[in-house]
Amino acid sequence: MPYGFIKHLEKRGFSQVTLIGYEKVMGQFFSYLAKLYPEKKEPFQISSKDIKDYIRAQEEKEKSPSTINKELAIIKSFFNYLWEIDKVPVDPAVKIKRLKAKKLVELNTFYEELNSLLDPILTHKDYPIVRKAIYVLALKGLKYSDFLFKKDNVLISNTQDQVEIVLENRTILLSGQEASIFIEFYNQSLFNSSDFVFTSKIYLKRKNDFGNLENYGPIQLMTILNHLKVISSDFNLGENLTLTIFRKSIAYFMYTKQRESLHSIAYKLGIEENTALIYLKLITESTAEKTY
DNA sequence: ACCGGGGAAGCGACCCGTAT
DNA sequence: ATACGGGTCGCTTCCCCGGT
Repeated sequence: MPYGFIKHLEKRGFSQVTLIGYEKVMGQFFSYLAKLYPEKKEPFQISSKDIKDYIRAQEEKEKSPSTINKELAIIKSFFNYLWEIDKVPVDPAVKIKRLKAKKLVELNTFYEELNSLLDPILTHKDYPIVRKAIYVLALKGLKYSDFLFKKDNVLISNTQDQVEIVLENRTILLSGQEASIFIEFYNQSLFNSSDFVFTSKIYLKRKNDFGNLENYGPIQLMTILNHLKVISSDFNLGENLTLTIFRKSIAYFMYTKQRESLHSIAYKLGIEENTALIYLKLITESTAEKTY
């Protein structure tokens, strides 16, 4: 990449992977400009409009806002660098704003909606049991790190109709259909060698890591998100069904419909009151504003 | 036609610094 | 003090290619 940009980043201790990413994005950006302007543009000839157009072009390619924002961040740091070394008199990128993240789903009724799907999902013929178990727990507001509980942390009642899962800072209770789905999954998990109940295949491509490769490790976030993605597309829930959305809708539901105190919401979600407050704040803002 | 490998693209969470 | 946004990371999925 020109002007020693990559070298500069290298000195700042960015990892190889990151550098490659930067190079790729800048390459993309410049080849976009090259198509627009047959003769090569010097950096100081690149205008804010060029950058905005580039962003728009990426939007048309249907990249998600977060990807585009990431690219914008890279472009910004490139021009910031050029500005610092006096290669450009003005930084054309500095004023350009990030895209707003896509509007969240209608949160005010979202928990009820998610909850009403529980039954169809749990009785779904084609869904693997792990997907059902994930949904059950997501609906309880587990965050990613909560999913990493071990087999020892699961207590099943003698009558096999109640389950307690002991998490770091709270305990989850399951009963009825939820419990029986979970127990089924749990029993199945006993066959894998890992301590974890939820597992993912470990990626084999790990440099300098010979031997000692276990096949299964703690479940990866993306594994969870993928299952949620399938569900969300099958049930038309809009694209991003993340654990955070579950948690936010739960918080919102408890706050508005059940009139629960901040304290008890925080307790039930296993977070600090501050954080719970932020959840609710974000919600009220995002329902108020129409982004995008 | 079908696979498996390997690289590229896409993505979201997390962490942390900076602005307000 | 808090919100915001940039930077980094690790993973999945997509896509292409070469071998069967």
